[in-house]
Amino acid sequence: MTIYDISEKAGVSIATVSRVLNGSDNVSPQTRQRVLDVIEACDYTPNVFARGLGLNSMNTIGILCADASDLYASSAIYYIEQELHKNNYTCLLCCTGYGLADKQKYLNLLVNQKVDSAILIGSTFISDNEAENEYIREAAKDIPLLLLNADYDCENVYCALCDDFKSTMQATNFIIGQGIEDILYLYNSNSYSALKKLSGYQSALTQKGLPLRTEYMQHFPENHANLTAIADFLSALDGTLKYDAVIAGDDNLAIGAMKFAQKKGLSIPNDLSIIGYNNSILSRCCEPELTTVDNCLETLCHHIVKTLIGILSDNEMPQKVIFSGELIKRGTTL
Amino acid sequence: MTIYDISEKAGVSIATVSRVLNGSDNVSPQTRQRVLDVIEACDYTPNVFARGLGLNSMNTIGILCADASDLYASSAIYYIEQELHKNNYTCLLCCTGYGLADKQKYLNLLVNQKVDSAILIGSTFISDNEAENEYIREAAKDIPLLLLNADYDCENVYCALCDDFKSTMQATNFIIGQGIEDILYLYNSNSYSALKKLSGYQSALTQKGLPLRTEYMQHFPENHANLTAIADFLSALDGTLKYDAVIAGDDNLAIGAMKFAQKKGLSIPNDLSIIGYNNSILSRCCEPELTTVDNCLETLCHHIVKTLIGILSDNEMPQKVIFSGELIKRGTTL
DNA sequence: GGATAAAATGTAAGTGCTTACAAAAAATGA
DNA sequence: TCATTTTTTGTAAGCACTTACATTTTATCC
Repeated sequence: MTIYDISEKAGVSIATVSRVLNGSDNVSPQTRQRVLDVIEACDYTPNVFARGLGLNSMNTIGILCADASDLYASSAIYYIEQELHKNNYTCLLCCTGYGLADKQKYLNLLVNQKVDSAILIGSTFISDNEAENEYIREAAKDIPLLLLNADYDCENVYCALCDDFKSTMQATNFIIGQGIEDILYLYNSNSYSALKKLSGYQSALTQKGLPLRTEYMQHFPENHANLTAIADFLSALDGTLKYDAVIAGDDNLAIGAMKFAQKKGLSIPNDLSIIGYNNSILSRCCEPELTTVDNCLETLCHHIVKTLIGILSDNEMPQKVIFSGELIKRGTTL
Repeated sequence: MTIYDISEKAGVSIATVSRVLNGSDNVSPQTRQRVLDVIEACDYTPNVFARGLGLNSMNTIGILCADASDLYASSAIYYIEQELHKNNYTCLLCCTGYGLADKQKYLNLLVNQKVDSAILIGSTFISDNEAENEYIREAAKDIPLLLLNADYDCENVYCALCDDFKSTMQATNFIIGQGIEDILYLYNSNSYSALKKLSGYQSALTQKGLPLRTEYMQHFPENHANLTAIADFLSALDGTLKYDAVIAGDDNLAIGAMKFAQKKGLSIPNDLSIIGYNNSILSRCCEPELTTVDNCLETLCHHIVKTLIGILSDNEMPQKVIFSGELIKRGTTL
């Protein structure tokens, strides 16, 4: 069943059928209806490849993430897919892993697959080593790129993010406000957002006149952190460092810290306060439940898709937007 | 840059370039190399739409899940994407939700998008009401369908699953073996696999001569279960029912049960044993850690992609495969 | 009513590949 | 060497659409 069959049955030319299909307004109402009836009756759908060839687009958006099984990424994927679907876009999903070469290959792949645009989930795609961001600049020459929770100044790149600096500062201030001064910051990534968080922690301390001690900023060296490994990491540190609170870059790390505390027999939050980040389901699994930062992921995703649709139709790149997170106080803090 | 440019620069016809591109062996080694050199030098990639139009395929596989943020689905998506990518396939992701109409629309969409095949994650896609499976039969007429963890006998449909019946039976037997006879089974889906699990629970009881009491098989009426809601659900039941163990259809429900027990002041596992299902990250977040069933998801995903590649190349549908799960004993059981 | 403008429709030339078939070149065998 | 087979290459016809431009039809205005 092709456009020729439809045109024949409807007694019009293929151009007219194509016009009806593409919502052109130079078709008389009667003709339009006649064509639509035939299309309906034949259950006809235009061939996507031919359409793609003609329009140089298949209404497809690439979604790039490091790891789709990551809680943050999987939620983002879900929200984004739902919104894109409402707008008649289809999603090509790529899980690049954390290596630069693979990210580059995947993004290239998407460009070659002729996606209309790509959304990059998580700040892992932006490095503080500018040379490593070249692949982004390169791809942005071909299609608009949207960064979810990363900030990068580049032609044809749009950013929507949560103010991780402010949120972490707020979390740190909350702890300081309870008279706690020895606060361990635990993180496991050098991504843009991870460093923003760290710097929020530092600013809070500095503002209150507290010392910045590098040994209180611990970098856990694995991206997808295993809870036991995190607990072991903190155990290994034990003795060398005295602290009364842990602020973590994500809920996973925070729960690893809880594991450590529980093993050591510490009472939470009395002996140790803990704050996570992301307000993921993990934060409600533990006992006591985790105080964490809600980074308004759903809002962010809805916003980014809305913006994307705008970009594709208006061909104009708006200003980046920064949303605010919110500290959710639960059982792991006083 | 098109195939014409390449053919011109290499001094051959477009047919020869196309042959090189598609790995045809009727090209002399010298010509092949010359063409490859030009392709390399020009950084040429064939237009995917034109290619799709010619071959009626874009080497794309649809992945269907109800909810990509679900832990089971997101892990599966990740494993599947990685394997497909290795085989030069691209993934179109669809999150259908739990309604029949949407599942149907999405599957139709994939067929119209001309994916080579589709993988359906989770047994939510198969109903025990046969009429509701019509959309599967219909789609299977167009493309091979692969079901991950669901069993459905239909032309052009392949199934790979974990023996949920056996695993749940094993879990139940484990509890019974500890002298516990009042065991609550908690589930939240009527999918194929959910019912298999339930029936595994029942079989174990029956085999040991224990009574089957319907009030001990509780159906929690939400798909994406909120922990508090689960705990409340069990609280509401309290008093009417006496049990010493909970076996749940997934880790989420199990942790909901833990929340309930903790609120009630029960000691786990002494006052109440709990077993989850899926061996998800949730099972390690809680304290004590959750005894659960590992349903070999990674194995299953690798297997299903390998099979898919086979189906697409040999055009032949193999026998379904059933893997075995494994009970992981942790802190919530004696 | 007829010239003119506007709306509706059709024709045909892309879009960039694949591949059947034809043709040319190279290899083989007597 | 030349006929025959095999290998390599080229030509041209799809594939199923979109759309610029041409043409026809309808509406408008004096």
